[in-house]
Amino acid sequence: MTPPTGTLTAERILEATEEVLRRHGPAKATVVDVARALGVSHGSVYRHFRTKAALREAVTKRWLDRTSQRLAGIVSMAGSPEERLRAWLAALFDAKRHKAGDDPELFATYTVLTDENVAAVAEHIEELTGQLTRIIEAGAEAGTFAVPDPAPVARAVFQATGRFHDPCYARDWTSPGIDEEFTAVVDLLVRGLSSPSQ
Amino acid sequence: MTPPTGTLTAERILEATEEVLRRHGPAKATVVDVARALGVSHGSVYRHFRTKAALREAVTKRWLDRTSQRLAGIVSMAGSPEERLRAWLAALFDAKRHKAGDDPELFATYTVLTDENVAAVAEHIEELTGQLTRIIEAGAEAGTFAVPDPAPVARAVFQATGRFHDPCYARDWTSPGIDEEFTAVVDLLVRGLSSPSQ
DNA sequence: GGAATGACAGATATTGAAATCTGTCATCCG
DNA sequence: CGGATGACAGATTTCAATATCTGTCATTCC
Repeated sequence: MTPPTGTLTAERILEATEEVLRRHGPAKATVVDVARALGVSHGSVYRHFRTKAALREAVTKRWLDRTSQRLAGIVSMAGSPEERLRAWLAALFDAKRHKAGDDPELFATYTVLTDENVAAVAEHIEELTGQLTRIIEAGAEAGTFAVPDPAPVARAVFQATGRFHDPCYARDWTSPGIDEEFTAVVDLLVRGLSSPSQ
Repeated sequence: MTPPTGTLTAERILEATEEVLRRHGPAKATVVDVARALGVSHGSVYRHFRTKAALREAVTKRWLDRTSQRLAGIVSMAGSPEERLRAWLAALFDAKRHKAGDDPELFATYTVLTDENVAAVAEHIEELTGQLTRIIEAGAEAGTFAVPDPAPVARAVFQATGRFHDPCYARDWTSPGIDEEFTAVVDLLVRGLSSPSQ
């Protein structure tokens, strides 16, 4: 399928694996398929990834990192902490909603992968709450947020908005009232964060 | 198994069905099993429930209603609206956590059932957010909560606490920090609800 | 010598035939 | 006559044989 351009690298294997997962789905995507797509023997794939699980974990991490990187930009954007917080949460919701809506089959595939790789997801959540913490810290320093310890509050905000980013709610993301629900939750959280004097 | 005491009633069928589900699990619990447990032919069960799905839906509703009824008491309890709100959310979390922790297999069974009966779950959530709305209304009337329209805010509170009552998070309910997380989210929400003057 | 191969053993998935279940209904029983 | 029965057709599940896959490693190739 893909011509054997250049040497076999982890990067090329990951790309081929994504393609195989896209084509065959998570249940039928095999290491043999990946090797076939690359025009090599499956033994060669095992030189770069110790097990099939490790290969799938690497693919999962790549996929999650793409979201993290997109959101990282918002953390250091212009605007007040409240604006950035709202923008960040909206961007997270938007990213997830589009992933789920634009290609439901691929999203289902990655949902299977994330269920298999709880540790990778935990890391991803760690990264995201870290970003949130930096926004909330900025608000605390500016005095607009009355928050003594930003990290646990960031986690609370992340958890409280789970309905708008956790894949287990993906089926609700096309409901008509979902945007109003999102706004209602975010408004409530921002009010809870905000310093009374502000 | 159960002797044919009295006449065959929907109630007795539901009890037998719960027992069969408890024993065999959701995948292997059949209408024939239920009939056998009652000492009747499976045709008789179909006199009371049109389909197997209808029977399972009825069982699901009973199970969900038990939780609703337990929480209903808290709505009209003594105490300030904030106290009642906190107590209600804590009781919901506690009820779910115990259901999941005390008998994980039975909880898994009912998780399958609720996944099958999205409509029954929607009704249940409607009932629960209704209870929440009444607590928040009381707070709005008392002036402790600054909430123009309690119903959507009640839904926001319910959704924001999903991590502490939605079965899809059941695996996290035994984590060590979970109580602190619960408190952090509830504190944030209560602050968001509270009137600044209060 | 370092990377790639493919044969291999054990684990996992697929398949199709047989068994069981769901839902109906003509019949039976009190 | 109203409720219970059990035989039945079609749908679903189970089970065991068969095929495929995973992961290893001695061998090959550049």
